[in-house]
Amino acid sequence: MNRKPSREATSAWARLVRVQQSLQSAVERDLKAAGYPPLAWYDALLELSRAPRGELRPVELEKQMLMPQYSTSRLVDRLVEAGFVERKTCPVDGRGQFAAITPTGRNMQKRMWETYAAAIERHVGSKLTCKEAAGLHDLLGKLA
Amino acid sequence: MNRKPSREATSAWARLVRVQQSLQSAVERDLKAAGYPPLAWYDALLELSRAPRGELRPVELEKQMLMPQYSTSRLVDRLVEAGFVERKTCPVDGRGQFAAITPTGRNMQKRMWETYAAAIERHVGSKLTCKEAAGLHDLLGKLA
DNA sequence: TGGATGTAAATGCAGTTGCATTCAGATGTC
DNA sequence: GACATCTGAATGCAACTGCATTTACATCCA
Repeated sequence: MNRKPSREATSAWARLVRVQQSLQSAVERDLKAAGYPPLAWYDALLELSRAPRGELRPVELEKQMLMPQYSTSRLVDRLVEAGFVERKTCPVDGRGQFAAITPTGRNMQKRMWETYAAAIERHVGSKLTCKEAAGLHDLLGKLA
Repeated sequence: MNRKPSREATSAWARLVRVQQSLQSAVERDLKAAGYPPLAWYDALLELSRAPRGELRPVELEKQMLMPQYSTSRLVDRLVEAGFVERKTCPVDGRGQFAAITPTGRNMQKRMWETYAAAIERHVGSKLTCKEAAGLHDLLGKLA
């Protein structure tokens, strides 16, 4: 097992970190500027909106989003507080529950997508050809 | 100005976010497991160690690291507290200061590199050929 | 059945971040 | 020189995160 990365790998990594960081904060800035909640809320709402009946066990959500358990728990808290999600008890497992997206939540997800899509286009789409974007997608896929 | 990203751009973006997130947390985990401080400390120590006389104005550091001002200020606090950095007054500007890396700090940076390099190799290098890594670097460069 | 072990979710606490403001010193203008 | 404006850095406060633990229920197995 080799312990030293090639120069190429190192600079790809360094750039990956910087670029992702600055793109992510640019996108967050765009969302906030449009008066919307953070990206993580969007991701959660999107997952829920795609799930059957618009609901997921927190434990599923946490796998989808690659978040720690407590983090999901608190994100759901905030979404509930904002009226975008409701907690429902789980009939088949007394420990569990469901987080279900509300109509308001679906609406927010759709509205956020307008802004989010524009941000992706501005910060990513406009800088790559389709071929390049596909190539990037592939290369990143090898890292997953 | 187009407002809708292509499918390719959108999936490249989605993957960029997820992959970077999971790689970054894997690398952080490796550092922590080896008993080292977080990546941000390494980055700061590296910048300082490369600077002339091992010192930078916080305002420079902040530009290098793409961090908000207060964040740099507090990072320097912690590095000072840990003995890796010293604050020095700036002779030419009474408002300013220098953050200067100490010998202990240089030593920590070098030792962290062992672990960090291994992590990069494990999570990135071993998954890409040199050509692929170079290609990734290039594509990311277009996004910068 | 009942005790050990496992899993879903919440939470107390300490540490960290983001935001807005403050403070001190520089610079520009009249 | 005096005042307004700008810039570098720190900080109070509220929100957020990570970690470890707790609570509640499930499951396993003798």
